[in-house]
Amino acid sequence: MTFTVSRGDVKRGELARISGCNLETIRYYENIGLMPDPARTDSGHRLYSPDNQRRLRFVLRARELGFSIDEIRSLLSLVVLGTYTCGEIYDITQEHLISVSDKIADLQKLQLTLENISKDCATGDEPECPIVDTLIRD
Amino acid sequence: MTFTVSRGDVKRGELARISGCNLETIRYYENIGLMPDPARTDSGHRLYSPDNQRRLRFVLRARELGFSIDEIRSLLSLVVLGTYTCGEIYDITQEHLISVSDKIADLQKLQLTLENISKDCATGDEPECPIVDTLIRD
DNA sequence: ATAAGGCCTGTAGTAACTACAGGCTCAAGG
DNA sequence: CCTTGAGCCTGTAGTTACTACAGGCCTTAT
Repeated sequence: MTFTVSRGDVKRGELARISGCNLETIRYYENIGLMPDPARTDSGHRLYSPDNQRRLRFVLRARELGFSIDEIRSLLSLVVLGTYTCGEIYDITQEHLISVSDKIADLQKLQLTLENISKDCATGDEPECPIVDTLIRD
Repeated sequence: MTFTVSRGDVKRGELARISGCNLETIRYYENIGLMPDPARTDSGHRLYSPDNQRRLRFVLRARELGFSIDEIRSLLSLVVLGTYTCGEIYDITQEHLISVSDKIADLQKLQLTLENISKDCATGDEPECPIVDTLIRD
């Protein structure tokens, strides 16, 4: 044994199980640098320390909050270095919040349009259709 | 000349210009079967008939309304065959409307959560941050 | 000893485009 | 007539954030 398997280290499958993350996603996060290259057993199996496990939880929670991979990269580098201030984190969050609000506004406009073009629909067998008219008109 | 260039036929660049569609997107729609293989000049340049031009407009409008490519495939096949009834079109639209509404609901939940976790932020230089706490806590 | 499951790698697929590279063709000016 | 630049052709790769294989070791239990 070159590496010591400490109590609390887990393999990839176990990490997937306890975190709820897809098995392959963990390797994906490693490839793109969101997760560090983990320690390995002699035969090459990945070993995740409790620190790694916390880091994955951080990433997964940030994803649940809709942060992009790049935003999470920023958050992580601030947090891991310990150099962050609340103001910096807040700024990233507010920018994200704005993009969420923008998306909501866009979708609400869409929703309204769809409701409008379909409200005059005959739901029967007529080949006249205001939706098709909207899509076809010059 | 094997093909007659009718008045009203346009090449890809012109179609892109008048429709507002990206040049490459037109070829993409051809590859995936949303647009038919167009006529060609002897040297291979695509020629879009007025019919093709209308079809592209239909596709672009449906995309603006957020319909997926697959949904547009369904709409197109109904409309092109002329066999559609208003009820069928309405059903596709309502399903789409539901998915838009679902997305809005999801984003609104997200919005609320983000507002909640950031409302206690000190915007100054403190390294204490409720957002980071949320992401880090066990 | 062997079989089942877990882990390894690299690669391809998803949605809907967008952007090249490298090479013809076409139209206008000299 | 020739050239030059724009426009068109093809195939392929990149984008986002994963997910799902295939083919092959490793581990664990019976």
